[in-house]
Amino acid sequence: MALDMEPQIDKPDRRADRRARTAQELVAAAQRVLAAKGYHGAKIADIAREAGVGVGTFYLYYPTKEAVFLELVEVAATQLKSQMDDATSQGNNPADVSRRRIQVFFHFAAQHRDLFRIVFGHDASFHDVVRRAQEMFVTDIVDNLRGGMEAGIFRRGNPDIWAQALVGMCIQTVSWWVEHDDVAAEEVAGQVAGIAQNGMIA
Amino acid sequence: MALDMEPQIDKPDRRADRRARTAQELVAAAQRVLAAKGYHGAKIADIAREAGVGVGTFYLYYPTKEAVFLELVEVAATQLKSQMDDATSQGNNPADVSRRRIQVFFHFAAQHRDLFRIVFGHDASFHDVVRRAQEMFVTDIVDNLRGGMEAGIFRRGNPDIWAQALVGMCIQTVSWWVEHDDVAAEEVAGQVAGIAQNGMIA
Amino acid sequence: MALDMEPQIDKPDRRADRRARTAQELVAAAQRVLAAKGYHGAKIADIAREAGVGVGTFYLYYPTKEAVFLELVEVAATQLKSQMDDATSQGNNPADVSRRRIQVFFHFAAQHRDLFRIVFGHDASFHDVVRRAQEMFVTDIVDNLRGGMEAGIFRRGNPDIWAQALVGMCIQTVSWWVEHDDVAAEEVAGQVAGIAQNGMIA
Amino acid sequence: MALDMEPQIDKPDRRADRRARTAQELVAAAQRVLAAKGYHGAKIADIAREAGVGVGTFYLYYPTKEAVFLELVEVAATQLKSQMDDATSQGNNPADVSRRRIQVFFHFAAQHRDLFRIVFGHDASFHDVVRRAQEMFVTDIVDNLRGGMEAGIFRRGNPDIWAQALVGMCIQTVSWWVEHDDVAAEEVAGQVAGIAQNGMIA
DNA sequence: CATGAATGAGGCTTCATTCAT
DNA sequence: GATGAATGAAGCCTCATTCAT
Repeated sequence: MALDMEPQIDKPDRRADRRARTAQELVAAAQRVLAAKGYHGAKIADIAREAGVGVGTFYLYYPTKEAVFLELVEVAATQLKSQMDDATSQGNNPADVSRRRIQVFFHFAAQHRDLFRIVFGHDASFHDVVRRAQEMFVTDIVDNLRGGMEAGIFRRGNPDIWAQALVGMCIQTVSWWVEHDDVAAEEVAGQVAGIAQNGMIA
Repeated sequence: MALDMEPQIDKPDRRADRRARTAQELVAAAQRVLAAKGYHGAKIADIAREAGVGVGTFYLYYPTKEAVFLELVEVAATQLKSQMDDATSQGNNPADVSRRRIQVFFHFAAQHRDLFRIVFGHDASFHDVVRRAQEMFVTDIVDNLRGGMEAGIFRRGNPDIWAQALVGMCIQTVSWWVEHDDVAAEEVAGQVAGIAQNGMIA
Repeated sequence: MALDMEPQIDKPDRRADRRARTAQELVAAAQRVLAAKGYHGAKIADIAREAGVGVGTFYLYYPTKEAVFLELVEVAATQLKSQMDDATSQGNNPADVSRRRIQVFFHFAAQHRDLFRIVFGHDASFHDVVRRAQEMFVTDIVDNLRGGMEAGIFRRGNPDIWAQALVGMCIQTVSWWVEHDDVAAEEVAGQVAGIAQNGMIA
Repeated sequence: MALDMEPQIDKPDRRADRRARTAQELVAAAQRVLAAKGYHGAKIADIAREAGVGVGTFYLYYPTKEAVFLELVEVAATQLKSQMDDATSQGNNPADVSRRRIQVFFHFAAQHRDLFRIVFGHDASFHDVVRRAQEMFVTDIVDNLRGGMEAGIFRRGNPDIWAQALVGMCIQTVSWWVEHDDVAAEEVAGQVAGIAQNGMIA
């Protein structure tokens, strides 16, 4: 009986395993290739080769090149957002929140370099989805800024502009850091948080 | 007789004129098209049509598509650099210089939207030249930061990171402003300069 | 013990059963899918899915996509031919035979829509085999026409052309009827037989 | 002056000539290739090669493969319709009209074999446009039939079915004739018209 | 000089067929 | 036997670049 069941239960499992492995190899490959060559420079054939599969196989997992790209952006944005939301809820006051969020941002970047290269790197933000993802963060920042200004913790100013400035600082420094292995992410986070803090505080 | 000589004297001139005019129309067209569609979205045929000339004509003035792009980046970078150098030389101290430079940056962006979009816009920095142009500005900033830190005007910090942060703030806010006509460039410049100033000052 | 023997005696049977059932399901599925989408529109994956089996299984029963198609054409042609031969043998004279054959043709079409669509439908006759199957019927008609002409029952004429005309009438009207459920097959058959009869009779 | 105008007037003319010639070669090539291989068998590369141009050139004249096909069908249908309308207006009574139309049909077929192969040949009617073109003729036939029946010239019957029968006769005999060089189109037309006439007449 | 028709390499995508499990 | 994941040849289409006029 047990022997009889094996082929009926294990087979699907093994297949599922294989599928999962290939899927995994494809995302990973796509991540590496997209990070290295950018959206336009990355060819489906490159990704397939990097994943060690045939071109056709790519299309078993993604309908188009755009689809992988979007998925990666989505994944990155969602994970980052969730971690940053955690940071937000753990902070005691707007200034604290701001600092934590910057730290989380860089921490995440350190752990997901390729993802960051894709979302914030060169040849990335040409796509709507990326811009929309970035806007998501802006909204949260604006909220925090408003709170801080009303509480008198931050100087008065135009929160929309400030938020853009903060996002710009982070994106730019991150995309610089991503190409410079010799600096610790924490160092960059600290420096950026420092400027932000001092720049905003009342 | 005098009339007969005209074509022999004037023709070269007229030709030179026409050449110059066509050249002018091509850069202008390239500027508009590249700004609007980005490098990958801009087709040579688009540029030629926009300039009111044939495709072949384009190649009389530029050897490749990349060439126009590079020239425009060069032009933009040179002009901006020159204006910012003026600002630098007119400033009295690093803090003052920093503020002026930010203002010049926004002024330039306001005056040359298309050029700015090409160099700092989405789908821009995928190219080495653009990045190198951006680095040029970073270098100048780093110099200024070092001076300010040594003079005790700025807090101590990593000038490379700070420079990236400043550049990021400016690019992002300008990119945002470019799409929001309802805010004055000066207002944005002021807000950004404010954060920068406070963020860096000792 | 007897129970132990069962699997050794029955298994082959059961396997044969299962094989037969799968085979049956595949032809049926192929028939439906090919009829619905035509040869080019029908994908092997479609047929397998419709049959409730894996793609690989398809290839256990047919060496190629063409093979199923050919088999179905063959099946259809054979069945139809056999029915029409019956009609032929039951007729008393060429005119009678002609009428009966037309009725059989419509009857068959009504009973085997999918098969009919495959052999006579749009996107069908692109294949040699289909054409050859169609020619088979033409040959029989030609024979009948010749007989009728010689017997003075039909007017004199070119039997090859007449046969094509008859076949064309039938195929076209059946194809039309297949999409118009509101008319009885017998009605159509009668009308067509009427024109044919009057058109050929001496 | 005249010399000055030459380059400005003749050049465009020469270009237009060239364009027209290439266009002509492309339609002709498409016609031949589509007629010979059918829609699915015809590859863009085949057509381009047959026309003696590069693949890209094809796309200067047609956006897709479907487009040439449609144009050819359209052209064929329009011309044929116009000629058949002429025949209709010249006929004295429904029976006469019917005969003339059949003759025009075959005459046209004789002059445009490839066009007919494309529209009425194997692997053709899979496309909506072809079917719609065929329906256009059916409508005209139905009108004529109704007239003839009411005038007592034709037997009473279902005009829709009769029309399909007539169309089927013509299409089938034509697509048979198209592959048989040894029979004169007039001969086929005569035979078909004969059956039709006798088949319908009161 | 100017032109725009022509080119073809290169990228994306599909799907019949194979094959390891 | 059955399965479905994997394959890659083949076809469509784009567009930077060339070149005859």
